Amino acid sequence: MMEMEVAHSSQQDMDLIDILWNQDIDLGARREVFDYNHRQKEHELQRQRELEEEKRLHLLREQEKALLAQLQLDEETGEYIPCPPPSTPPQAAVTPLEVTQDVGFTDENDATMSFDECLQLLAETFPIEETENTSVCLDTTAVSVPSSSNVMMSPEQPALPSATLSPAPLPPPQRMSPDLEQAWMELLSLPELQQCLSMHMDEPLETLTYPLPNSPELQNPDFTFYPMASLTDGETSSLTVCPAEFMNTFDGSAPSMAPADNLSQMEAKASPLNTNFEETFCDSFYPTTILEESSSQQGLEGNEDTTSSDITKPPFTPLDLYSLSPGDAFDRGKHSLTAEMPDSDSGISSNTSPNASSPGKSVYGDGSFGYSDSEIEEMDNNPGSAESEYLEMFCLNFQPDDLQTAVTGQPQQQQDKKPKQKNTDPAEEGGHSDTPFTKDKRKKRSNVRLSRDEQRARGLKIPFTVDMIINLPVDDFNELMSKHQLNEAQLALVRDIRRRGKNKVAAQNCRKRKMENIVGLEGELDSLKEEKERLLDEKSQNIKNLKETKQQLSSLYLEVFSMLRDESGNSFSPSEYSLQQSADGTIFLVPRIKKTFIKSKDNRLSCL
DNA sequence: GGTCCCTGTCATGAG
DNA sequence: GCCTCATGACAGGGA
Repeated sequence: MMEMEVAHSSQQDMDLIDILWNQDIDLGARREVFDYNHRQKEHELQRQRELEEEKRLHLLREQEKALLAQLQLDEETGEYIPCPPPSTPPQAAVTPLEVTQDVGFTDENDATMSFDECLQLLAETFPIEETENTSVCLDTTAVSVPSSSNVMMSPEQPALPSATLSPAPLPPPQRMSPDLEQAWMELLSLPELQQCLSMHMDEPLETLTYPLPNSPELQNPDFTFYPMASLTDGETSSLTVCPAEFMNTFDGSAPSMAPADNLSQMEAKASPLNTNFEETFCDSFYPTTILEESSSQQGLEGNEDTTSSDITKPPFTPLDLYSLSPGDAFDRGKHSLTAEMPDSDSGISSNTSPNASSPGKSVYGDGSFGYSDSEIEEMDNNPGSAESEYLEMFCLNFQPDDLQTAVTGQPQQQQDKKPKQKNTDPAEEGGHSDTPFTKDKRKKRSNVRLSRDEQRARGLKIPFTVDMIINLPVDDFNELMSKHQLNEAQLALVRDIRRRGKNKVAAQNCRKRKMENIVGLEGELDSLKEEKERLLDEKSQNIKNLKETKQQLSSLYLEVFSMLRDESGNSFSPSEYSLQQSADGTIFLVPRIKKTFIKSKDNRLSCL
């Protein structure tokens, strides 16, 4: 009946679509999309494809079972050896102790069981009274990962100590029937579950290892029966490792928050598993401190039911991510932050008003948090002074970063990470890590300077980072200033920070250029010296060549002159005659007497 | 303690 | 007139 109605309405829709189609009205999609029959055909085709795929996977599974049935676990080495023909192992022993499903395990059980069915199976397998103290959960710490490879750990993410990774108390050993085991396999292969788990793990589920019910591990009282539970040390090459992204969740990475939502959705579905699921997940995903914080907050609120799902939902809103920044950390753990802050003892006056102690040139003369450098230096020598006051203003400074995000367009967690990075590698802060002539200690010092500006900005509750203040273009900076109602002290400080920051960079560039000029001039000087040497050598060579040419010319002259003869065949005396060349190239033999005569005549005339 | 070097900051001029 | 940049000068701090 309903189908007929649907078909009828679909026919009407198709008529309407045809009308619109004929009128050349853009429907936003192809016409076939609106065709019910077309969609039905596609659906049938898809189902057919799914069935074929399921058959194929089933066949593969059967083949794998047959293969595994021919193998037997060597309990000493943990390897699988061909099963001896005479003794057929029992059904439970057919399945290996630890099967690494490397081939096609992920996709082969797609349509075997629904997610709800698997959850129901879980509920039936592990009643609520048992699971309350059992880590029957999707604890990521129970996901076995090869210990030799930190597949899930990025290089920059050091593995946490194993103590921090310890999962919930292990359950007592239990046996699992082969059917249950098979159901577990199917459950693990569910796309929903895989998506939930693989969202934080690069390691796919198909590499997960899980023991079987009758395995020696299960004889171990410390061994958990749960297939995904972590194995004991040395039992296999697996290591209980919490995914790095989970372990670093508290770093403020927003994407890593996603599983919390997924988990919440899963909790709604898998109510029998909620308790341990949540606890273990929480223990794994969130640091103990955060959980303690969460629980303590609940305690403050009078909510004693710490086993409820509230614990598993740490308030990781973007705003709360920010609360994990050092500013909030100051608020929480003051004792440890004094050592962490590179310049934590500066910019703080214990009991005195800033103005009272510094009548100098502080531009922050509103009496709130104006500190000149000299004041800071004085206060540097007074560690521990007014720490609480500073801590208060420090934590007050942290405001929702939507403002920064709106201006910079950067994700909030990136902004949030900056204060953390300052603790770990302050040299990278400020964007001048590649400044010229920098050494480690110089960097340290420059960062101390930078941190002072940051502290001043925080002291005046300026809702931008120093980096933003310095590096924003003029228009963006002015827009930022106009968006926020800052008082005079704040404006003065912001402009001072910007001026100092830009001037600092300018000075660095200037010095860099100066050094480059010096180096360039030195190189130019060297090249000029080389040029001078080369020219001197060339000059001496030219003089030498000229001398040789003159000698050759004189010898040639004498040779030519000796060949000349007069009418009687006598040679001319070189002392009486000389050869001269006219402009047209004609050679004349000129008597020297005449020349000397003319010369002597000129001398007489000059004497007269 | 003096000296050198590096760096930040200020003042000033130019564009 | 304001802003940015370049640069000389000065001071602080470390080696």
